[in-house]
Amino acid sequence: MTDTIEPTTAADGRPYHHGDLRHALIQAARAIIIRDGAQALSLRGVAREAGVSPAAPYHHFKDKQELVLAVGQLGFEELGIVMEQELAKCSDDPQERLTVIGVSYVLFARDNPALYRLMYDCARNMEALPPDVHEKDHSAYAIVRSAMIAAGLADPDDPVAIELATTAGWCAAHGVAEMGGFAQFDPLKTAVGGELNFYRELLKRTGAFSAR
Amino acid sequence: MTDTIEPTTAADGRPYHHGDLRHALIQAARAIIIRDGAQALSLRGVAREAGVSPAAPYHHFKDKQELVLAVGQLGFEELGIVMEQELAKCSDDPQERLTVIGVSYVLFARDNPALYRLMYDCARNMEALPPDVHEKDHSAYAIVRSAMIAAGLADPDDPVAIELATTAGWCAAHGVAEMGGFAQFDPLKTAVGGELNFYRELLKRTGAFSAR
DNA sequence: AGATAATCTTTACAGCGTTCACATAAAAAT
DNA sequence: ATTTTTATGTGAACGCTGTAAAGATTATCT
Repeated sequence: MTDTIEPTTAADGRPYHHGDLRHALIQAARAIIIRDGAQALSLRGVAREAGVSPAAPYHHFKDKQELVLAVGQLGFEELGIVMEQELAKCSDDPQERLTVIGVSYVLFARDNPALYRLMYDCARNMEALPPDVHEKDHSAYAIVRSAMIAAGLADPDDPVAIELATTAGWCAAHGVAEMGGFAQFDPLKTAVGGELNFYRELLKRTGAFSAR
Repeated sequence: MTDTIEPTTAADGRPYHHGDLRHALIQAARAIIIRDGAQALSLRGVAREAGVSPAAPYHHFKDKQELVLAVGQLGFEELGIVMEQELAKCSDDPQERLTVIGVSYVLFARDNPALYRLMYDCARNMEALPPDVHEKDHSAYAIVRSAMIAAGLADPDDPVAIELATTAGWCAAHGVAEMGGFAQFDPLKTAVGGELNFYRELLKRTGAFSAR
């Protein structure tokens, strides 16, 4: 009567081995961070949400920090995907494409503030830039860089200038992304005709995203 | 022989009442944050460093969060002081004064990364802008604003434009301040001739600090 | 089939934030 | 000056956390 169809079930119906616990833990952690903030994240809570004992995660991550790092890396991949999606819907005008990138970046941070904050914490002190500067060509960083070149903001033959322009743009977007969400700016947002206008205006003035 | 001159000493020589525990706790917390990072901050540790029982801080702060907030506010005051000091050593050229502000800001963040990060966390979700936008005229925000006006980056008669320019500059500086310290940029730093040049270049390209 | 490795559980420990009851000292009131 | 009130400290306790160690269970390899 109480039999279940699952493979090699225990008394309570759950198999002894989870199957893909590593992935489940990352997803659970991501959900908790987005729902309750990074400060509310506990390894035990993640294990609980995944229906597993408190010590189980240690077979997949050596640390709480290592789990957090995995969530952060996932976030950067998501960011890259979102950017590419928005670029696909966009015209071919290089300047407009740059703007779309900046706005996508800022909106991603606005929609997932805790996750974005955590992503930044992961990026800090990593060997490679988020996710990594030199290898993946569809990484968020690579997207920004090629858009910079396309818009004529950096000489394609000057590697240093390219990196500098890309970094400047990224820094500007980061600043707007993190601070733009502050409640203190609410009056200013309405004064300039809405949140989106506010972000566009900041990105424009923060000139790293437009030709001089 | 073992007598001490302190008022109403206990057996161990320390008076029962600390005298200015609130201040001592803030300083101890600040020291721990700067030395070991914000993640290493524990209320018990702060109490220990102040030579007081674990429950004592609760007579001065309702929360660990409230102590952290006090440290953050102190940080903003320090930042404002540093800016004014640097401005005092600077010429009267409005553009140069703006640059000095930006560089001071970024260097402050570079020298106190954990504290700066914590300051940002405090600024988020506060009613007033850090430390507060409208009242203190020697606040860091007010300094940036008046420098913006002086440099002709905002029409003095257009309040919205003023706030927009100030906010854009602040966002740009924030981005450079937080990301500029990343180890990933080390090769780029040397490529442009040193850290300071790197920051100056980023702030310049991030046009919020220079006339268009 | 048997051995080995991977995965999960149980148990345990020290440290954390916080609360409560109580001790002490300072300030205010009588 | 004594009493009362208030401010500020201590101590013990609770449930939570991250993490480690040892044992149970299942998958994989030979």
